[in-house]
Amino acid sequence: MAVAQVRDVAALAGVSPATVSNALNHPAKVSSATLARIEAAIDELGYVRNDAARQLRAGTNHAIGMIVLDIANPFFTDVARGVEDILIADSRPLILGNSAQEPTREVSYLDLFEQQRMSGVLITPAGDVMDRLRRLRDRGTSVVLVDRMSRAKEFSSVSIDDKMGGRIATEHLLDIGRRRIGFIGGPGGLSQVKTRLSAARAAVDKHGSGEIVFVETETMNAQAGRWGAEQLLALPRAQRPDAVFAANDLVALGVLQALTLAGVRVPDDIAIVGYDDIEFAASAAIPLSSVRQPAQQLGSAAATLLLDVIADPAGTTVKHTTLKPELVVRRSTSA
Amino acid sequence: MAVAQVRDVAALAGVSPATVSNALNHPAKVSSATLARIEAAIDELGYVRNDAARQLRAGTNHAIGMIVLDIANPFFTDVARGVEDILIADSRPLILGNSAQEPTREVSYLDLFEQQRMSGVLITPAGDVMDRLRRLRDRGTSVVLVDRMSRAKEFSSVSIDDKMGGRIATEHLLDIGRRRIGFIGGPGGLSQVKTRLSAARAAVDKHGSGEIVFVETETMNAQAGRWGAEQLLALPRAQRPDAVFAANDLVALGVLQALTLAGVRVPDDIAIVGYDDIEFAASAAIPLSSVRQPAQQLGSAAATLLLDVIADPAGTTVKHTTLKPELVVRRSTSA
DNA sequence: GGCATTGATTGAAACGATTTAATCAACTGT
DNA sequence: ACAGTTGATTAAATCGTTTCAATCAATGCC
Repeated sequence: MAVAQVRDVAALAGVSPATVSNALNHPAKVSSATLARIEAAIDELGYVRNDAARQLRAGTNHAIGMIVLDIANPFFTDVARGVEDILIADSRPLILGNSAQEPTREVSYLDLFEQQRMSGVLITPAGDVMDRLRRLRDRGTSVVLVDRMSRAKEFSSVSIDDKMGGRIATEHLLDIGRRRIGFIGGPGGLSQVKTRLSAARAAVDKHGSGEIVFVETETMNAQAGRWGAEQLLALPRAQRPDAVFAANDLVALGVLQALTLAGVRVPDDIAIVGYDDIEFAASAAIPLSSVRQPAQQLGSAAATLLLDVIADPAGTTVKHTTLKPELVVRRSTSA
Repeated sequence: MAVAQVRDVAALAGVSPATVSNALNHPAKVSSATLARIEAAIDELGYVRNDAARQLRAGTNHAIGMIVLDIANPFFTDVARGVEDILIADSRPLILGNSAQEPTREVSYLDLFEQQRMSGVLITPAGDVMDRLRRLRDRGTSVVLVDRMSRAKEFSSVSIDDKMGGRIATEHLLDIGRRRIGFIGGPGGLSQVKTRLSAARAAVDKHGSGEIVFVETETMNAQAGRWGAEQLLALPRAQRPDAVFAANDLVALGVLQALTLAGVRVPDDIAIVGYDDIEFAASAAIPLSSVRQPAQQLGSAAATLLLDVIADPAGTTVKHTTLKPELVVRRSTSA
């Protein structure tokens, strides 16, 4: 006997396997005397349930899968922690996958979740996965979108108002007298990027003067930020922006590094506003102004919503929660 | 028929379920003509394997579990990325769990991995889990310790030389003329903390002058760092240290914030050296000197080692790989 | 042409739990 | 003392796949 099974526990406790199963899953159905005997037997044998067998019978995996865009970005780990807080209370394990913004990897995690018959999935999509998500839902897996609304509104979602975020960041830069604003982020297809950028353009239009220069990057980390800053510095003097709006704080920190290295004064020559307000934004060489997103709240809200959907998959109403961002002004945009 | 199964695919392709299974798992055994028919059937029905059933039959889960100390610490996400790189090449999913340094949570992830019959587990232990790990191994799950060596050397491990790290950081502080060194980190039971601290003490002893003041924290994040710094500032003037050695960079950043806020000049009044050299250390308000750890390498090495152990679980030799840290000097310890 | 060999396919038995419906024992009230 | 009820226990079917041994057809060899 390699590993103890229910049948061994049952034998030792002098009952049938069915009773052991009941003791484990519906303790109320078992008399307290046998319950005690079974528990003793479990301890003695060191029995641990085989979850594959349980799942096979149950038809669904109790765990929740989550796919984030970039595990190295503190914003997403904060979101994940918010999710964890809720799931732990429901004693559901969280399986965390990192797509790293690569559609291939994203799909391979979706494959995994599909094969595992997960009861629920939280995802911030990187590529075009709506078909896959629909299939997942048809198979009985509940889906909630995080930090992204589906155009067709077919999935419940929790997001933070990117339009407002793009607007308040841009208005702030305009307010402090900046006119040429470099927007750095990408890829351009990414919903967050698209929305923030168009909100920035709208704000400039509404203001009547000013201009957005879009520098598209492949990803959104510090390296991309450094590269983006170099593109701006390579522009002819007259076209060089006097402000940068970075699509997230990692990019903003990269921009800050590259500008400082090139001897550009921040914020005097170029002001910088980032996005997310990750913890490290405040402790940067030049503390970073940023659009604060309530990351942990986003995670908890998403997890709560997902549990609701799982509890009532047929629920006709698709819910969308939108949280509000908030501008935090620091030295990178003020003397 | 809620969801297509092998039997449906088999029926549509005009073969037996066994052949479908072979097509999926041992394509060489199946003639190319039927292989094509089966693939067509799979596509048509949108068949997705039920992994629970597969696992039940196979007896083991193909996935790898990993438990990290703190998902919010970029050091660990870097390690995780190193692990992912290797596992993806072997097309094994990575299940990432965050113990947040809480033994309760650590154990609940171990429970999960045990129930799931994982083929391998990577862990940076927070509490005393050696018994659990032994049991896991006896059940057929291979275990590799990350960033921590087991005293009894019963598990293979990959770690970074903490003794050396503690020494070079301390020697550096002594070299620049500091004598009272505050060591901030914790809990004291944590292997990394213990080793780095004792190495610091050893370095001071060897040097013949100087002193270590240990401020023990409950966790190791920026908040703990701020708290630790306040403890030091509350000391009588004469006992106040002229340097801080923080057990990791998050703590160091917290210390830096608190000191700056209190008007203490860094490095003039108090120098700071951190640990890990996370990306954000370089872009801090006062760029942080730090002991660089090759995090991604650590992860890849651990994953590679784990795959070796899985391939040959009976392998008699327990392997320990130790990587070397490296001191990176920045402004927080130099004029 | 018959026999052995190879290659492709399949029937049926696992894997280890949970669940349903049935059995059994012990009471209850009359 | 008996039918009816309650509560505890169990036998057997089931979840969906993989695997082993057996079958079958086709080929090669002397």
